[in-house]
Parts: sequence; C-alpha cells; structure tokens
Amino acid sequence: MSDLQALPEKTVERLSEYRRTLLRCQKQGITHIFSHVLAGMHGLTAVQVRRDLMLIGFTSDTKKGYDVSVLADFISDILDAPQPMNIGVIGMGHLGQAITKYFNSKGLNLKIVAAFDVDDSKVGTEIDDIPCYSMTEFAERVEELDINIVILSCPTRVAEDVVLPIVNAGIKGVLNFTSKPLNFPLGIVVENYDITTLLEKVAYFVKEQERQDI
Amino acid sequence: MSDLQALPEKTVERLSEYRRTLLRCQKQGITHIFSHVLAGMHGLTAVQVRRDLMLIGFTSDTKKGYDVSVLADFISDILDAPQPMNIGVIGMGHLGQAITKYFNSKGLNLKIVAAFDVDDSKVGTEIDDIPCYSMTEFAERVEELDINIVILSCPTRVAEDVVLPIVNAGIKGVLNFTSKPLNFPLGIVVENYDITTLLEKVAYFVKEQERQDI
DNA sequence: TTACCTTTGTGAATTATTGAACGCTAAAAA
DNA sequence: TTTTTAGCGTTCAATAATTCACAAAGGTAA
Repeated sequence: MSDLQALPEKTVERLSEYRRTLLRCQKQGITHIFSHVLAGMHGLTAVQVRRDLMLIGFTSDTKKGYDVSVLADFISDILDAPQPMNIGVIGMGHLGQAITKYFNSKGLNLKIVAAFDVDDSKVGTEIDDIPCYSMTEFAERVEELDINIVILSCPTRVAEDVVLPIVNAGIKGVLNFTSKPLNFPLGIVVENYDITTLLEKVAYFVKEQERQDI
Repeated sequence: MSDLQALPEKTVERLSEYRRTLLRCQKQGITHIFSHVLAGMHGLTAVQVRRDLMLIGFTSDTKKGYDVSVLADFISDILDAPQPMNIGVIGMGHLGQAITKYFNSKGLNLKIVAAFDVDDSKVGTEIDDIPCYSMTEFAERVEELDINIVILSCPTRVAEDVVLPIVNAGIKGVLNFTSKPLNFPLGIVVENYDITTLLEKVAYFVKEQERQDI
C-alpha cells in the first residue's frame, strides 16, 4: 500500500540538505527559490534538484520558483517519521558531547534523550541536559525511553563490545563513528562514518590534483 | 607520465578502511587474509575487494590469501603523499577537540599541526599539544607550517566567513563538518559532511524499513 | 604425482546515478 | 494582446559502480 518507493540514498541525503537550506532561507524572509539557485547553494545542477523533487512527487504550481515553506514541509513529510525518533549516544567523550550539543540546539524531528558511558564519573550526571547512564542499564533505558537509534561515539577498541547489547535491545538504526566497521544483522540500518576515512579521502584527491597539475 | 588513473571515490574510501583493518590484523599477528574475510569485516562482497585491489594494481603471488603487511604497504603507497600532509583545524570546540585528540593518537600520514579559533581565551594556548592561533593570523601560519588541508569544525553560522581566508591562503582541501554546504573554486577539494544529514538518513531508512515490514 | 578444491583476476552484464535535451507553460515584455 | 523569455517536469542517453560468471592456477590430500 506504499504510494512511494524507498528513495535512493543520495537523494535522501540531498533532501536533508535542501531542507536545512530552505529553513535558513525562510529565516531570511526568502519566500521563493528557483531550482538553479537551490542547486548552486549545494554545488549541484538544477536538473538534479528537479529530479530529486520529482522523485518525492513535489510539483510547483508557479514558475516563480518553489515556495520555500511549502517545499520544506513537503520534504519533512517524506523524511520525518510521524512522531520524533529518540536517539541514544554511546560514548560521551568529546565527540559524543559535540554531537549532543549540536543536536539539541536544533529543532529537529530527532531527539537525543540519553547518553551511555562506562566512565563512572559521568554516570548519573547530566551533560547538556541529557542524562548519562551506565552501559549496564542500556537495555532497560532503551525500552523505557523508546530509543530507536544509537550514535556510536565511543573509542574504537570497545566498539565491538556494544554490538550485542545494541542488537538485543532492539535498536533499529546505528550511526557508527568509530573506525571499526560493524556488521549488524539484516533489518538494522547501519551507517559507518569514519572521520579518518573522510580525511584520507580528501588528502588523496588533493595529492592527485597536484600530481595532474604538474 | 601517470601510471594510474585517479581512483573512484568509493574505492578510495574502502582502501582507507581496508588499510586500517589490515593494520589491526597485523597487530594480532595475522599474516594472511582472504578476500572474502576482508570483505566480511566490512560488510562487502569478496568481488568488490578484489576489484578494488585490481584497480590499484595489486596482485597476490599466492593463493593463501593476501599478505597483510605487503598489502597494507601497497595501499599506503597509493593513498599517502610522499611526505605527511599538514592539517589545520578551524574551530576548537568539542568537535574540533574530539577530532584533534582522535588523530594525534594515530600514526597517520596526516598531521594536525595547528588549530584556529576566534575565542581569545583559547588563542595562545595549547590543546592536546596543538597550538591554537587566532583566525587573524591564518594566512601566515598556513604559510609557515605548510598546511595543505583544513578541517572545518566551527559553528555553522560562521562557516561562510572562513571561505575567503581559506581560498586566499592557498588551501587545497577542505573537510567541512558544518551544516552549510560550501562552494570553493575549482581546484580545491571539498567534502561536505554534515552529521545531521547522516542521522536523518539513518532515521529515514529505519522508518522505511518499518513501514515495509507492516 | 594426480585429482580435487578453493581462491584469484578480470571481461561482460547489470544496476545505480548523473547529465543532456526538449516540450510545455507561466510570467514578463513589447 | 502577442511575443519573448525562462523555469519546470520528464524522457532518454551517458557515466559510474556493482555484481555475475568463469578461466587460470596455487594449495591440499590421497
């Protein structure tokens, strides 16, 4: 009964970015935006923007550009779940804290509701208004707080140790920032994002660019 | 005179990950590894691993699996520049500090040599052994320290302000963690990695998965 | 040694993603 | 009003990325 196929990954990424740009425009009082302008802001082509919107079934009734507010809402209907998703952060070091701070300042449909750490000095405290629990009580808190997604920002060496608790607790999505690529059973959505990889990628293409310029 | 075409982006990402896995294996005393084992560790297929290695021209002289050390070195020859690249971090908040700490604990070919911030209380200090300078002296420090790449971990609202200084200083690569997609002139390698996008992507596919299960 | 099994390397086919082209139509200009 | 212009939605073509299929050859066991 689905009226819409699951979207391509890249399109989902771009939609998320479009929305954030649109909300910024909204604040600046911009009411309409052309596809090529939106594209330019993201380093994309206008065709790509239009196709992405086509894929989600959005059409404009005017040729004065897309209505910023209407489009932002439309994208939200596509991306967001009916009710906000609750998120837990595993590992409350610098990275975990940065992510937490970052998110709670935004009005997103995603909400970080708990942090987990093995460091006893953190357990029982609140960091940026987020309560910090011990990993030993992970399962019960996930249940209690209805957590669907976890962010892994713990040290790489302990990443493997949290896989089983995550699976057993019924977590549905994982955003993994450790250097260890993790395998989860089918049915759990995983994104492995290693910062080292990103940087090495940039470095490689910088190197290549210079090599070709010579 | 280039004996090798620039590699596909995805392949570069995977090579970076292979190498890290290989180094881990090395430490554990594993000397040889089959393509399907390496693949399994990354949630990939064996063919994909072999194809990636084919693209960089690596061949094994045995059927007992790839020699872990040899392969790791070979990948390093492809990915790494002859001399280590120097990196600057712009924005020394939680994210900047997390990244800095993370990197300096690793023995990479990439080295964070300086941080830049507008916060006067940080300027002049050292954070994790990295000197923190004011953004006003960005150009001279880049020159002095031979910085090629910058990591943008400043607040999104000031992201736009650092574009011009970066371009003028002759920076060749940018890893942008702010929510603002940035456009740089051709010749500068840019990777926009917005954590919000990643999380929204995970959330979307979790939602979709659940919708289809019903 | 011979026979069998497994892994590797790679051309061909398939699938995903992006870009070019174009008819259509609203808006602006004459 | 008529003409011109420019953006939109969409189809088709090109490119990038992945998977299939299989020959070749090392390793293993009898």
